[in-house]
Amino acid sequence: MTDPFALTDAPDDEPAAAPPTAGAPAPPWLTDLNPEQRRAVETTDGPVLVLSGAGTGKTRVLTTRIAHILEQRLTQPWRVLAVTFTNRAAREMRERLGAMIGPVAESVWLGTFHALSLKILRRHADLVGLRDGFTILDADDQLRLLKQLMADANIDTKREPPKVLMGILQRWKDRGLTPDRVPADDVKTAAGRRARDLYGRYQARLLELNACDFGDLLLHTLGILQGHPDIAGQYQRRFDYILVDEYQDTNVAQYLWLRLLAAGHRNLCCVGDDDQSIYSWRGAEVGNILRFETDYPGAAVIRLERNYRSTSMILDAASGLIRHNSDRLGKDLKAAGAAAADPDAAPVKVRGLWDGEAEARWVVEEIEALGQGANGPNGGAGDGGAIAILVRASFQMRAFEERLMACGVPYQVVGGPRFYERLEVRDALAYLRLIAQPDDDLAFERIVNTPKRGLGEASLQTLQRCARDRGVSLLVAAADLADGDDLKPRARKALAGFVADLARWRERVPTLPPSELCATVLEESGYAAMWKADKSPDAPGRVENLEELVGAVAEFETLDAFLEHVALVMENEGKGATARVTLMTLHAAKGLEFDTVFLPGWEEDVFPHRRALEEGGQASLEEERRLAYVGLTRARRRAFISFAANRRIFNNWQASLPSRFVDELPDACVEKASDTGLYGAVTAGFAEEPGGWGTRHPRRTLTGAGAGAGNGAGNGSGRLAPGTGSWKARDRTGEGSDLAVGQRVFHQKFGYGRVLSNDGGKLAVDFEKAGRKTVVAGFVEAA
DNA sequence: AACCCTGCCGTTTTT
DNA sequence: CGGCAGGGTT
Repeated sequence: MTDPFALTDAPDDEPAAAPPTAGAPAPPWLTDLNPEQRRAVETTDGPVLVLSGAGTGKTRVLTTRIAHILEQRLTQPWRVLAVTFTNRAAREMRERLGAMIGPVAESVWLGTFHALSLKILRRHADLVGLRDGFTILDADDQLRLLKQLMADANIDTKREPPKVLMGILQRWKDRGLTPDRVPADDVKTAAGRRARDLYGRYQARLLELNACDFGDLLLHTLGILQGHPDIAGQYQRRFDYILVDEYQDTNVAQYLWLRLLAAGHRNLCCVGDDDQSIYSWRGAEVGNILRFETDYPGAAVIRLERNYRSTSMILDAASGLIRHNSDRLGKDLKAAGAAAADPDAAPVKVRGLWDGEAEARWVVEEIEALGQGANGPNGGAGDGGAIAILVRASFQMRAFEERLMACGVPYQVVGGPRFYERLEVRDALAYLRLIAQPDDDLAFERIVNTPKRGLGEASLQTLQRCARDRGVSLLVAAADLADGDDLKPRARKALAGFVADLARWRERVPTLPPSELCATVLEESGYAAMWKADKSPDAPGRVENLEELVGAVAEFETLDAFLEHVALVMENEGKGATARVTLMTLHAAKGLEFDTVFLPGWEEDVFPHRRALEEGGQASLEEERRLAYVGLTRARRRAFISFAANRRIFNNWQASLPSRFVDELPDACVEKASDTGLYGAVTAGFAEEPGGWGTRHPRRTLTGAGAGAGNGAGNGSGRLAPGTGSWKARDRTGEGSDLAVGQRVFHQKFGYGRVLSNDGGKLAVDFEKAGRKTVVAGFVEAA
């Protein structure tokens, strides 16, 4: 499938098939549901709120509900609208629906808010001042555009950082506010008015560029629906049933969008969990789900509380924790799955450790201990024996990465810089964008002098002045200037070459497959050559990424289809190899599950994060607690929580206290232990540790004797030696173990270095940038 | 046009 | 401490 988000249309007037004969046996998908799930599926008329706790089968309910609606012949597939937040969720739902009802699943309008909005917006672009083929800017373009406008308006970027302003603009968009509707409350200050004015100019400039940003996909669509009742009516009549996933994450714009589309029949089914609302900082309104019954009087509210994922130990711990929140609709998860029956369900292990490094050592030791038996029947299908380390903030990842690497445990980091956000990929994309959309000035600026063509600041200024005076795009202005004599001969020649190149490439769009075009452009522009000639350690990786990009383009039939895909799906599919250990943030873990989950860093100021508390007070504390809840409920069988008494932050040591969340866990389902010597009682285990606790931080002790942690009779405090792991990076054996001392090697993270010693696959390497490290041979390659 | 240096800041992030 | 952005220098 070239475009997973293509939403096939079918004629509206196709006659509905006859309803199923009465008395036919209910299909298996229905009888396999529990009573609440079944009610959620069968309550097809009117508004329905499904409060779906973690692991209670919400995706199943959504997909089955669609299947049921179609099987009952209540409507046609293309008259069902199902909305998700992420492409991943959309993909999963589409797949599962397909498994139930077959290829007809393809005609359901199923996608993210943004993808569906785009589909609608493309049809009515002229109504908001956009022309055909408008482009979608990503975060980087948005910021560059805003900076330009700020420079024009003489706004000091020191006092008002562009990122902060961009945030303000986005929050307005999240609330469905166009510049003329920004409420008076928000522009009471001079800074507020400046932001509002800038917002107006930003939107105007986007139209000139024939572009919109992500927020606009929703905002424009909303504007069309609000401003054109005839069109709104058309869509209201078109969609007979609307379903929404993760409703607790909707922002105001999305709320209004849904309300408008559902206004006619009110067949709106929202699925969500207020206890998993963790995105308020990017505009999500928990209020939307809390208010649902008021917004839709007579709504059926169905609670799914049977959890099929975790052991009762884990669920009790999670429930005990989340009970400390006040604004809740209230749910109590009960263990109902195979895990519930497990007689030796382990309590949640809570462990206090000396510092961040000890914590990483402990986690990896536990992982290695699990590794002995994890190949058994534990995991079953899917993520068999999967392990996750879930951190609050990405700076916590480093310690774990180092430890995992040193012990040779294969792992995977989720998140981080994404493929389409890498500099070289974005440059390459700018070429393609400019070919597809000549008005894309941001793309033009990005690459006009990349690789270097001798077109510097001065030439660009001339170009911009010309374009502005004549009201044309930079590329059009460039074509003219290349003929005239406003520029120095040197620059003129370079510019003429650039313009000619683009024209030539554009001519080939209709005939050349997009991947070949992409390869041609990278070759002929000299862009690929630029990186091949580059000597920096990350240059080879960049060349590889460019090659990967060409491969990614090959999945698409047209250049436009590819560019649209990139704009909406900023993720790198393709890579399927999943290590057993996954390292990611708690936010990234939402919606996933693992056999074993490690939750490190449960310390005050880290989790709950200090900044969250400073900015948002009680509301933010509750959101942090929900984050903890999300983390715990990812675990199927085992959960480990840890905190460190000392942490190095910005290179100075700080004493830290266990998170209040540790204390909030019910005693009955946790097993607490801490290393000897923490919090006052300095005993043998740590007496000779350099920079011992007692000497360096004499005054800080755990609040309230015994609160949470220190039952000083810790176990295994002295196990500082690295475990002899049973997982010697089997993934990549072969290469590496024969690396000779003195061999130059390349490592993904540390760059280039020279092998100092090779102890049966454990290498000591002196890296040029990162210094001396011990790494497993599988992680390096000869350079 | 390339390079260096200084100063700041240091949660979470999808589309 | 370290990464990066922006500004200033060569």
